[in-house]
Amino acid sequence: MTTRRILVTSALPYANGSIHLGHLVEYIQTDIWVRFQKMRGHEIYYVCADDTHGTPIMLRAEKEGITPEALIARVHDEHYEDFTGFHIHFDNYYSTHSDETRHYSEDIYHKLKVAGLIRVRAIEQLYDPQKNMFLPDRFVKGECPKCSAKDQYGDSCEVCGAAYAPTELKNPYSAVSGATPVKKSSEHYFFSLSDQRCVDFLRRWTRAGHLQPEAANKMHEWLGDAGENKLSDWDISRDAPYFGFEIPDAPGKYFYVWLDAPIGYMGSFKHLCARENLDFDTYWRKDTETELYHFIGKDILYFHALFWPAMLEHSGYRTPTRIFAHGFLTVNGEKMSKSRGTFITAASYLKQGLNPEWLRYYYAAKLNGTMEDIDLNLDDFIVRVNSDLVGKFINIASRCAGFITKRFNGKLVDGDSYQTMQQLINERFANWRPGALEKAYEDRDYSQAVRQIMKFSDEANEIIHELAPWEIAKNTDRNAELQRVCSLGIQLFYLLARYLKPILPETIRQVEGFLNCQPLTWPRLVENEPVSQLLLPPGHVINAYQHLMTRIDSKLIDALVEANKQNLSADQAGAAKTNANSQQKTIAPIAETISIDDFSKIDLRVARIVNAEHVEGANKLLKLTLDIGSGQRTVFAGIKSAYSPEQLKGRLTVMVANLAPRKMKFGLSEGMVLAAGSGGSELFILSPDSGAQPGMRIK
RNA sequence: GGCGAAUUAGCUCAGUGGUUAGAGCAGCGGAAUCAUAAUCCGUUGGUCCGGGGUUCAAAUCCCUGAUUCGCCA
Repeated sequence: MTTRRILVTSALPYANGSIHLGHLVEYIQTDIWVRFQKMRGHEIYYVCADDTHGTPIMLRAEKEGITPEALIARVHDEHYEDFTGFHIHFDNYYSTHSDETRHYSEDIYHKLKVAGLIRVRAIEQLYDPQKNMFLPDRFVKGECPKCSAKDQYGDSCEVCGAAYAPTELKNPYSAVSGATPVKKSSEHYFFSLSDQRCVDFLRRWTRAGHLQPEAANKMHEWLGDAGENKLSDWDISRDAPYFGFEIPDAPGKYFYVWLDAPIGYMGSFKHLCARENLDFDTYWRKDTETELYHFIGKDILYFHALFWPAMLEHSGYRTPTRIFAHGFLTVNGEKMSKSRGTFITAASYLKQGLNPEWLRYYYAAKLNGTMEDIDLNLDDFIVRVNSDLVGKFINIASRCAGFITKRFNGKLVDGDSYQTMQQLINERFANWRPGALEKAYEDRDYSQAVRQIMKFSDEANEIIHELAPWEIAKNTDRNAELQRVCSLGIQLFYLLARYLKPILPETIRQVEGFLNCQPLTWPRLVENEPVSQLLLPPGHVINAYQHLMTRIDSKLIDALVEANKQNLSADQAGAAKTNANSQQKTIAPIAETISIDDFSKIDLRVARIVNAEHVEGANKLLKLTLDIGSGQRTVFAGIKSAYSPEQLKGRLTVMVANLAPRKMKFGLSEGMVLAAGSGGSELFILSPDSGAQPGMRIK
């Protein structure tokens, strides 16, 4: 077998939310495929990253009062932890906010520009005059132009389903500031997808076996028939303020997040190359022999099957070997729902103590190579995992290991008896060859593989029942026979474990300990070689059996659903409470009038909280280190009851810079930070809008 | 509204023109007691979404309607 060189990616999760069970379909699907290929001995790398740019990230950070960098660093860690918890093993998990991704974004942009595929033209968009920013569709709200439903987004109406441009909304308002948006024109940069070179290339490429048939059909819809040109140019720039990469020759213009997101695959891989001393070009140059696969959801096919290959092709890089699109996840046959508690986060699943491999197995049992949606039916989940994994597979080891340990000191048969066992296996289990399973895994038809493996498990349980070791055990003269029969069971279990390893890496790691063997690889048989070639060697000694997997208790699932309901109702209750509180509060009367001169005596400055820590012995104080451009200040602030140090680090706030220093019990306080509220947890420190820099005077 | 996909046993799903439509789980009856109540044997259960058509033969191909889900407008 020749060793393949393969680079695999999963879509980059957006750094604006938690990983949920819907995301996990893709990462589990990819991870199984990668593990399978690794087991076969191929050279394969799996990279991913957080997708970190764009308006939503910028605004979310602002809302939390932290820098976008601080936000994406925190979310990156959360995402990585979730993935690790589900045994998803990346060779590199990076960020699009990286030098590497910037480098390739600029590089591809330049090459497209040289090729004459970048055009500039002015477009008119809605603009928030209060926040001084252009508003993406989702950040404009108003009344639906068709049905007049209120509070609809700028792209489509959730009530009547109508789609429209944000400029068509009646009584539009900015979801950011509430201001009425105005139309404003600015220059945008476009990738000329409608250029004949792109159209011709895509017409060819989308029919050349890189896509699933149903995906290719969908692309055809978008491309139109030969002669038609249905593609429009792609707007790849956004105006400042924007969190992203500034376009090198266009100050104030930034690359649209969807431009650098797929380039993040390259960035992440480049980072891996540096660490592992790999050759980047071997994987990305045009005409390379290496394979490149992108696992994605069907919702982002447009970006991966049109824009991305066209960008790569015309900037002199290789295009993907295949795009593997999967469907959406439903739970109990319906869209995931926060109110029903079926919008389940990865973190909550793990926190409730559910075994991640239950989910990996269930998804595998449902997945195939098509774009069909898959359903997580929670009742079926319990029944299926319990009966397949515990009742069938694990049970084989459990029912044979006892005799081997107690009666034979853990030793499996050897000598003539081993050969007798081999012969029986070749006669009865000739169909346990890896070929069909190999094809199923390769084609991502895991449901087919799982069906087959469970059929094998049934067969193993059948022969154990037929040979009845518990009967043989009653007669000590039949010791050799007992050892052979139980060894047979263990050997069959061993083979099944090899077949299941891509799906259940952690359980199988424990199986390797139990069977006292090297990490399991994918079984390989040359033509005509019998199945018995795949077994553990004669006289192999195993360890005592310890339980390998528990059953799912339906109470755990109930608790999980309940916990995900509570998340939401807690938020709502919290919001309602704050609302009620603020209504009940009496508003303090306005203080005595002062002159502008009085005000200007106070020197207010934008400050970055570079450090925040608890103060030993203080009940209310936090010790803050503030950067105000010209230097650092230490300030003791009485906000401990409302903020933790972690919440504060990195964010911008406002301080009184010319307040006389005051000696306190814990040290010198060189100013004060400003906050509103009645005290206790009702304390809110101030934050400037994004763009403000430490040291700026407030006036 | 246009285009596409889906609809098969109580549940989850196989089955793209060829016996009487299948599997696992659940249910029911039995056996067994090695195994964390796991396992084995037998068995009940179907208007293959409805209607029409093509064919010697249709779950499968065509038309039409319903429902669900996408994409597009």
